Amino acid sequence: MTDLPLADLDVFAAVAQHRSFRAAAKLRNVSASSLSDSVRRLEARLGVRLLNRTTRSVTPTDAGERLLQRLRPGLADIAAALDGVNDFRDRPVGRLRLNVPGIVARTILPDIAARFLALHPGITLEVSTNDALIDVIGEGFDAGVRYEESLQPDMIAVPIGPRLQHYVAAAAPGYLAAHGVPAHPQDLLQHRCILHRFSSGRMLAWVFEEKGGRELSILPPARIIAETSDLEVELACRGLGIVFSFEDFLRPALARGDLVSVLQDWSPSFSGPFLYYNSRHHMPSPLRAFVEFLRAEHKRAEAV
Amino acid sequence: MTDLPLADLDVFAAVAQHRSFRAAAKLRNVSASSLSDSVRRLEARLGVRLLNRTTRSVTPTDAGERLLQRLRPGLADIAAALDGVNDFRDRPVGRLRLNVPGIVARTILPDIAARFLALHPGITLEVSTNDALIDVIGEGFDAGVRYEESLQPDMIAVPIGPRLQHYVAAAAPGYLAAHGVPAHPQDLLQHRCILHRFSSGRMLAWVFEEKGGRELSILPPARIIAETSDLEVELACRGLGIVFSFEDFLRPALARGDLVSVLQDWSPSFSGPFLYYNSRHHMPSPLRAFVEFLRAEHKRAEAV
DNA sequence: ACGACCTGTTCGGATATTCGTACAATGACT
DNA sequence: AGTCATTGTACGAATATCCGAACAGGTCGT
Repeated sequence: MTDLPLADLDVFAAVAQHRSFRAAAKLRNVSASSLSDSVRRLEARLGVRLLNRTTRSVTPTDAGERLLQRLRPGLADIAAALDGVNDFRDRPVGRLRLNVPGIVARTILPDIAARFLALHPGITLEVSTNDALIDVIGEGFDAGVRYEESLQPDMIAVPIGPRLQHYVAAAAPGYLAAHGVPAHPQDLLQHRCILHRFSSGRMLAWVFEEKGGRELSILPPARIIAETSDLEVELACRGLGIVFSFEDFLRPALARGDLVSVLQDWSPSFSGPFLYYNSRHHMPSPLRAFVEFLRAEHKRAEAV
Repeated sequence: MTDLPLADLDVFAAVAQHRSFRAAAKLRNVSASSLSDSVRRLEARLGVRLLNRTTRSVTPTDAGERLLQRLRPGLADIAAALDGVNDFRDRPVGRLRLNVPGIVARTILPDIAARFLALHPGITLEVSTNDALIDVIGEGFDAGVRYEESLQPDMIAVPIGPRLQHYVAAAAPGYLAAHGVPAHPQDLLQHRCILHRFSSGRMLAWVFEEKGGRELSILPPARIIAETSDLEVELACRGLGIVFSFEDFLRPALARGDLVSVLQDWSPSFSGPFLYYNSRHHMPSPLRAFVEFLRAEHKRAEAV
């Protein structure tokens, strides 16, 4: 019962789960060599090899796999027990690890995060931006923010931020003076457009919406294809073409007059993002506080 | 999920359970100051006091008690998972912690332990001698050896050592020459006897048994009262009186001729000791191996 | 087939943890 | 009430752990 090499076991579980020393090291902000030492120490103590590792792959041995499976629930229990201490405090303390799309991190999250953190001084927010990742929990995050309605079971979705967001097409005044102002989405086919490619490789479709409700999807000729929205906006401001992005994201440029929105009557709207978390896992206090905060915000917004 | 202060949590659980820093330190062979540091570190990290401690008592706070309760199953799971690695080895490796009466440690255990350890080179045997303790599991032992049939629930008893043991009364030849040889237990009342007091304070009664089966309990006049059997034997060898103890324990002195047994026809017998362990706990591999070993020994002895 | 990148590991120096001793405080015994 | 053994803690020394850079080896792309 006594003298458990708990720290090393925890390290082993992390490495085995991520199948990588360096990835596990990055996630817990320690060096890879430390993890290497820990695993070696543990294997020496047990007298059994737990991980078959080459420089390009880390695979648990049979013993390692079995140990990992049996270890995981215990570690999860302990994490939950540790978090339970928060019940004895007025305000929860701990870390909240979110994985959000880059665009959300720049538009709707700053405001929400600022108010949430002001309310909970003890909570540390750790935001990773990743547009592609789906298995948010498996990567060690408490929750993720996504736009699509997830189909994964046991996932709970909580609205976060505005429930209605808009795409806006916009261009620099100089560009419009030179190339004319499009009056109909079809006109875009004659324009120079700045397209966005997701990290998954998929292209963002330019979807427009008539006042009546009819949708119109267009893939305009690409002048530029980029993956980072900042670059797209910057190029648009310099008059290189029409950009199509979140209204929230373009707002500063529009306010400054660097960009002018076009096709306002066709401005498409879409539902806002959701915070997703797994209902089967223990809910850490910081996450619980965040969800409560979002629910209160949502309720307040609906009441208006 | 990550960055659990597992080592400190383990320390906290040990200290909280034993309600003593020094006791917990002794049991895991580390210094008390180290445990003090660990608990302070954990409390600082959590921002919550877990143990109320004066120099004479250690009591969990509400938060500490709750944390302890929630922590224990996880730690037990991990210990079990760790032990599970033994399944991937031909011979189990680990530590077996036994708590046995002092007399057993000197008579029947040496032979058993020697053969068992020869069979399992990877096992470390840690024997504590304690005649009074009952809650063997709570103190961190894997199993205990006791003579009395335990009434505790969930305890499994396995015969260990000879199933029939004998008490023997004996004295030095010189003493018998001077004071005569008792022919009947009643004669002991006229002799000088060396009595044994258990650490509980109870005196060992001299129980005799007629060939027919009739029992006769006598509390002879005390010349000497001792708590350590070695002292009693030594004094008897020097002719100070009649000693009454385990035949196994007196055998060397009898063989040397330093002592001569008396009242052989009244020699009382009693059932041998049992190994007790808790059926509700996970059974560590070393304990499992030991029980199997004892069962095999028992079967072999019965077959003869 | 070869090169280039990325991986896990090694090694000496830096850091945090642990130890042993000394001390103040507590509570049981007389 | 006084005494005293025993407990938890503080502090400098010893130790183990951790880090960062260099190394060796595998894998993928060309």
